[in-house]
Amino acid sequence: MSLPHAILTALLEKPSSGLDLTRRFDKSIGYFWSATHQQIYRELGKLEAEGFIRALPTEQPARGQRKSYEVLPAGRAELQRWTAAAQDPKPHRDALLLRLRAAAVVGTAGLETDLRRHLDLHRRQLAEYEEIEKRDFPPGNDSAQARLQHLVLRAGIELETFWIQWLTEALEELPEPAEQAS
Amino acid sequence: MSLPHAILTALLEKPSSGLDLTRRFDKSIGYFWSATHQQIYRELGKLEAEGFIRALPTEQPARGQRKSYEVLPAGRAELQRWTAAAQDPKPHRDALLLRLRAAAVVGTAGLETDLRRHLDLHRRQLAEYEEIEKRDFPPGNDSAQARLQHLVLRAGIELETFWIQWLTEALEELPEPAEQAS
DNA sequence: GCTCATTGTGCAACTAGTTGCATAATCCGT
DNA sequence: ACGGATTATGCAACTAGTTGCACAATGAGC
Repeated sequence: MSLPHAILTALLEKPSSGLDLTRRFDKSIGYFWSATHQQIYRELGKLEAEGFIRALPTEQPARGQRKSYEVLPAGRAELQRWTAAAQDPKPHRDALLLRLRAAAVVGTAGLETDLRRHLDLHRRQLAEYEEIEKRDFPPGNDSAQARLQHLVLRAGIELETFWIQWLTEALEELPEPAEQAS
Repeated sequence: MSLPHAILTALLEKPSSGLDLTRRFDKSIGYFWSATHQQIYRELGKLEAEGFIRALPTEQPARGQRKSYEVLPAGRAELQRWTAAAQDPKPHRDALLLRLRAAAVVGTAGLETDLRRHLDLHRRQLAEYEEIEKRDFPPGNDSAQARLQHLVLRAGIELETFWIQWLTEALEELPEPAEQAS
């Protein structure tokens, strides 16, 4: 149950419309909590109904009309509560590791191409993170807020670094063109 | 759509009943693809209907009666197909990173306890993985199958190591008892 | 002024995963 | 032999997330 809180966080950082949020999810919060625009619109409706946010009273609220939201005090309180509450880590699900495990049984034929593709995707993601780091966290900025945000970004950087290294190892492990392990 | 393939993999490693599978998911495959017993029973039904597995013909198939399944050739073929098929990485969702990001906005009050708890959980998981590594992958076993399985286990070990290190850093970053960052 | 691509909001239907409970068989102590 | 814990299977209802589509408003080209 984290999507509403992801949205509250984003809205506190900056009041936004549904589409703004969708865009920001694609390039920031979405790195560790992705959401589609439909999820976001639905959730905005719920959050408004619960009194956690409200639409900024601008013009006509017709279809195809931007509607911006801001967080109300109750919303901030809820986010604070959620942040401090104990939460069990969700069980992980990683299809790639599962595939390697399956490959140990049915053979690695055909795997290499996709592993290389994943390696490439992770390299791009890492580059993107490093770009953000250079841009948003130059040395010397040490407000509490910046330090926490930087910490989160570094988690992303280190995870990508891990995957790149692991995939490289995995590719070395793969046998020549064809082999069957069963 | 990976659960059926996780089950096929597990059944290829060893034909099992629903409960056997549930147990094995808890201590092996489930480390990177968790599933509850209900998911497993439902999926076993589907896989049987699709002709990928069949119940081992033993005794009465009544309720409360063990029923074991084995993989049929079609099931193995399907697993092979899936293993080789290209798959996009699913977007990650990590509630803990999200919380840290929220904490950057609403303050870190109350976070420390739960971070310590997570740190502890990751330490235990790492210990468990290392135990398995010592037991199942002693130096010198170099069959293709063992090397791949070991590779997967090492991913688990390195990920836990990462989280332990990152959480340690995060805890250092937290200010004394109370502070507000908004 | 009209048409067409783009922007922005949203509904509906679906898939995957979770939670809570029901029920049958078996095993174990008495 | 009976009663309660444990083992084993499963249904039903729910929550979260995804996919596909509909439709209004806006702006740009002609």
